[in-house]
Amino acid sequence: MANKASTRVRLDRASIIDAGMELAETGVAAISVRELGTHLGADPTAIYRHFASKDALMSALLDELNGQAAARVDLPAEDWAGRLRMLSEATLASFTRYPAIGAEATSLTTHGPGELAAIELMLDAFHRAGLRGQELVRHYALLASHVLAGAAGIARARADRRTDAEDSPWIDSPLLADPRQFPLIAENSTLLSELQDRELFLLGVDVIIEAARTAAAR
Amino acid sequence: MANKASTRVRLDRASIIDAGMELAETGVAAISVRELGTHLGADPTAIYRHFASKDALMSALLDELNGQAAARVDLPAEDWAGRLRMLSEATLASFTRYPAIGAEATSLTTHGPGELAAIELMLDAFHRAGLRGQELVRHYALLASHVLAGAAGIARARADRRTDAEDSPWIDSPLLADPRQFPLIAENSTLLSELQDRELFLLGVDVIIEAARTAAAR
DNA sequence: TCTATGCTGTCAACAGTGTTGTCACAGGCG
DNA sequence: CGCCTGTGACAACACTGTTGACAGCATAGA
Repeated sequence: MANKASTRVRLDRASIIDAGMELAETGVAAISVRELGTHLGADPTAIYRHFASKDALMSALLDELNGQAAARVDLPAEDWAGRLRMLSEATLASFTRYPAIGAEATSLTTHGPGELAAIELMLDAFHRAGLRGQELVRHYALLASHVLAGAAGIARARADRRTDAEDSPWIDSPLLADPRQFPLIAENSTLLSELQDRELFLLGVDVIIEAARTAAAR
Repeated sequence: MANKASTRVRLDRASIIDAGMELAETGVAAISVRELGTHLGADPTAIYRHFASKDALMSALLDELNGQAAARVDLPAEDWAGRLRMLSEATLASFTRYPAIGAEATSLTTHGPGELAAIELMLDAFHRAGLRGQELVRHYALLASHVLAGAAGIARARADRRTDAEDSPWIDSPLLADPRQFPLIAENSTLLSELQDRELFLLGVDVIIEAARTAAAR
């Protein structure tokens, strides 16, 4: 992959993050320190000279994703709803492109510049919608948690289901239920198995945007 | 805890699940097969005689939680919104009471009777709200994913933050941002750090219920 | 009642994970 | 030129889920 044993490779935070992104783009289910080390052509434990723990590294990678997603939003500031939708879709795209990062991202708060950019973008959008104070931060938090948790869940499904399909079912296997005990499940069984990941994710985004609109109208 | 070394303990699915619940109620961050084995007073690997994998065991435990939550809903069927709120709160309560189960629950679909009961309850509620067909299953799925992902996230935070507090902050540490680059973050910094886990979770539930109401009115 | 067979607990071990301490080398500074 | 800090290499630790071989128990059949 990189240098042979002869010379010692020189690492730094940026190159480690780059390697992590490359490795995640491969589609592996999870990033391990050892795998990342060999991918870098260096000893795995050398990574700990630049990151305090694997959690810290994963946070940095997740922040990178957040930053990429925020940077991809190019709609005019006036179209606040469009910007929110675009940010959400971009986040989902980043998470599914680098599933190992999105899947292992449990903390959902990175304290990095990428996250700050995404937060400011969302706050600005809801501010333009007319929200202020508690209403503002609450609707931001609602959208943020929905987007991060939703995208992480979809990434996790993609990670171990090993598929690059644009759309995948929300429930993996059809749920069989006794029509006498669970009539509505049985009745809507086919509709339920036709539900798609992404469609549901976007519906959630729209619902939150609509809630913000009516909250602002009051 | 149980028998001393002399006699072999007899295991079955029910007793293993019970032990898992007890162990999770302790507040441990995660359940390990070895720990669960010693808690049962048996060899850890004996568990594999009754569950194909740890994932299968965790699924069974999660299904138990779902069932408990669904069983705690006792409002009349007409009050569909109240029932949905109650189910959501009960799920959150179960997840935070057994954090190790809620935290390690990534798949969010257990295929067990507990899950089926919860699904039927939600479908029935949205049906009574007047939703049918695609609108019905979509709003169900929206609420289900929000409740499960949200409760899992809160449980995860509780698990490694080691606190039993009723309410905990949504973001653990205040986010410091340059007011020139991120004016809205800086301006709303205190409001952001005052956001609470549970409050946000319930707001999300209400937003989805409201969306269902307006969808049904059309 | 006695035997045979399959279920199930025990043990050792494997492959993998994150992480730490020790050592040695490289490069920049005085 | 020499020191000293930073950083990579190596070995090892503690932990994870999981499997295969073995042995004993309990039950079904004669």
